[in-house]
Amino acid sequence: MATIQDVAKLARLSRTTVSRVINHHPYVTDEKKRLVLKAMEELNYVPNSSARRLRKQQTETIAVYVPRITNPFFSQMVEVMGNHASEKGYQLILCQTSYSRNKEINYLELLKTKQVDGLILTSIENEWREIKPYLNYGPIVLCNEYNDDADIPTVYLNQVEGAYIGTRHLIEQGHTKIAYCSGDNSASRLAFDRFKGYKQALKEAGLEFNDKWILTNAFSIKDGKRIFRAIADMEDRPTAVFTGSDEVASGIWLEATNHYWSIPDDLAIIGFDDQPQAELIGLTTIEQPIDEIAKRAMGQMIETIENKLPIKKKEIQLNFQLIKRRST
Amino acid sequence: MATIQDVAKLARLSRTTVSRVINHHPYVTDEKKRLVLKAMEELNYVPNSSARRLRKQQTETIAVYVPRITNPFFSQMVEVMGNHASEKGYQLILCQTSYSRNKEINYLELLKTKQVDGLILTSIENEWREIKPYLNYGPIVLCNEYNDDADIPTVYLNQVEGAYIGTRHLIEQGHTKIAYCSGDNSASRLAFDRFKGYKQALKEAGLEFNDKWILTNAFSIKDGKRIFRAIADMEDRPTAVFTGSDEVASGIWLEATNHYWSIPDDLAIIGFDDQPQAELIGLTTIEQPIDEIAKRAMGQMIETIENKLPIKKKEIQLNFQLIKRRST
DNA sequence: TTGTATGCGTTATCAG
DNA sequence: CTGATAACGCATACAA
Repeated sequence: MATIQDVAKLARLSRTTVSRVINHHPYVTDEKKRLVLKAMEELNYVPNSSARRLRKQQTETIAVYVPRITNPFFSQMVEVMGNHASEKGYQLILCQTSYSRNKEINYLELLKTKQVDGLILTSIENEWREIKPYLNYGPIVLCNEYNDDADIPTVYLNQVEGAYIGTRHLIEQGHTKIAYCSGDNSASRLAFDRFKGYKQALKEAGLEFNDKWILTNAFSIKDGKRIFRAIADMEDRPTAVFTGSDEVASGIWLEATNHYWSIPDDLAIIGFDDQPQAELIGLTTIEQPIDEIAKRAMGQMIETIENKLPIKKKEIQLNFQLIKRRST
Repeated sequence: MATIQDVAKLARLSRTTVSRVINHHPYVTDEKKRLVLKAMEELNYVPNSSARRLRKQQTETIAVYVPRITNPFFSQMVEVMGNHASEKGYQLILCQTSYSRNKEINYLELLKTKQVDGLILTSIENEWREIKPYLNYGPIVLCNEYNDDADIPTVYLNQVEGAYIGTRHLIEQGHTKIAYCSGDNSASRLAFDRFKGYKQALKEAGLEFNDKWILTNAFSIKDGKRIFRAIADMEDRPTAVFTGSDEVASGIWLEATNHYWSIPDDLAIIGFDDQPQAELIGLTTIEQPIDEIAKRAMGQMIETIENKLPIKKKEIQLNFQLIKRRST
């Protein structure tokens, strides 16, 4: 591999001049510039990025954390972030935490070892105090997930409102027995707020809150199936169910349909995200403006890196929209 | 940030010894090792990966190319690759080509500039001769897509067979007018072979091949909807359609259902991949062993990097399975 | 406008 | 078993 030295030698110039040409610095004669370019061409030279990283203390790489990329909500987010980063000349490293506290912490080392310029977290598994120390090593931006204690740029949606809108919709359809199902993460403000929105809507309508109708640990289609069976087995069954993701809702819908339940008559279902499959099965759902939050978060990150901005709290809040379909 | 020098000073030892401890080299007294570890701990030291990359000429990073991460087929592949890479201590850089020749070429620079140790391609947009020169800069492995001219490790499925199985299944259900729809990429051996499998099955059954029933440029749910309308508008309609992806099949299914067509009576549909939504809508499909090819490809890549194996042709072929559901 | 010298933080070589 | 020194490839302060 040709180095900058080789180019310099061939062009009969100094490394410095070559470096100036590479980095588009001023004060280089057109004549010499031509010489350098020709030599680079001839040697098929390309700057070594490891050397450049070391020298500039910059990696032009950003890590994005997601629980798992196969969740359409997150893959959509990553698609947008990846394209946006690429446009701005940044690489994107994908970190899948698999809902594991350990894995999340392990990946945080990337920032510490200077493998990336910054981190975007779309979910948080650990308590904020576990994550906070890493701010000493570089910027962190929250996207989707949020946390009061985290004084960092945050692009998010008000999940109290999201859950409220959904639950409210079910109430307006005449339901009084509404189950709630979600993932389960004590460190997640997002999860906490959704639950709050649900309870708020119930309370406002003077409806009963029933512990038995709170179903947790639901992340996937498979979990949704399990939850349907749990509901079907109840003595006192709910007539509608609010879910924290379209995947779980799809699972419930599928198993219900397989058991010849009629949706929404036997059970109304509302999802969350408006993933592609929601349209397929006619699932009512709460749409989140994924493209927008992804873009804003990545923009925020790049701006922070490039202007070496100090990390401080800056909240950008966007809005939900209810997509009404056949499942309610 | 503490450097190896700082640690050495604090421990009253040389950088060399510290480095030995970090890299678990033999020939270090337990006594000194303890001293070094203590100093590292005290300074909260962590090796700088840029420096290490430069010195070792290794990045421990692998780039994975996909057309777009939101396609469940590819996100599934990336999920598995990411986890496998992580286990082995490698990072994964995500490159979305968006079906663009230009973007694919641009990303190839990653290998040239030594930002990654190797490349895994799950699709190819350019002709192989455009890509081949980059082999001078590092290993490339093919996963899913394949190419006769590419003398590199390849993990793939025999797509002639896949399409044949699917088309054959439709024929066995009594269909004689079978449409074919796919993406469109002249550089793709995969696409070519699928089409071949389709024609082979028709020919074997002595069925008519009708140009008008060949629909191209189909990648997404949206494209599927368009294709349904195209089929509905035909004078001489096919009674079944073979598609190259579950997404396209879902689009057709959705639009057909919206137009009150009965599936499979008015139109039988067969998909490809067995994506999660296939189960939801009861789509018959050809399952590809995604986890397996992803794991094998990543394994192959890491083995090549770590043993500095020369790049040569090595084909690993896996098999399909027909998943029969209600859509046929 | 150009060149010289230095350092970014490691690890490998070699001598002791 | 340990340490001094060079080298990885580049960009920048400073001198000319």
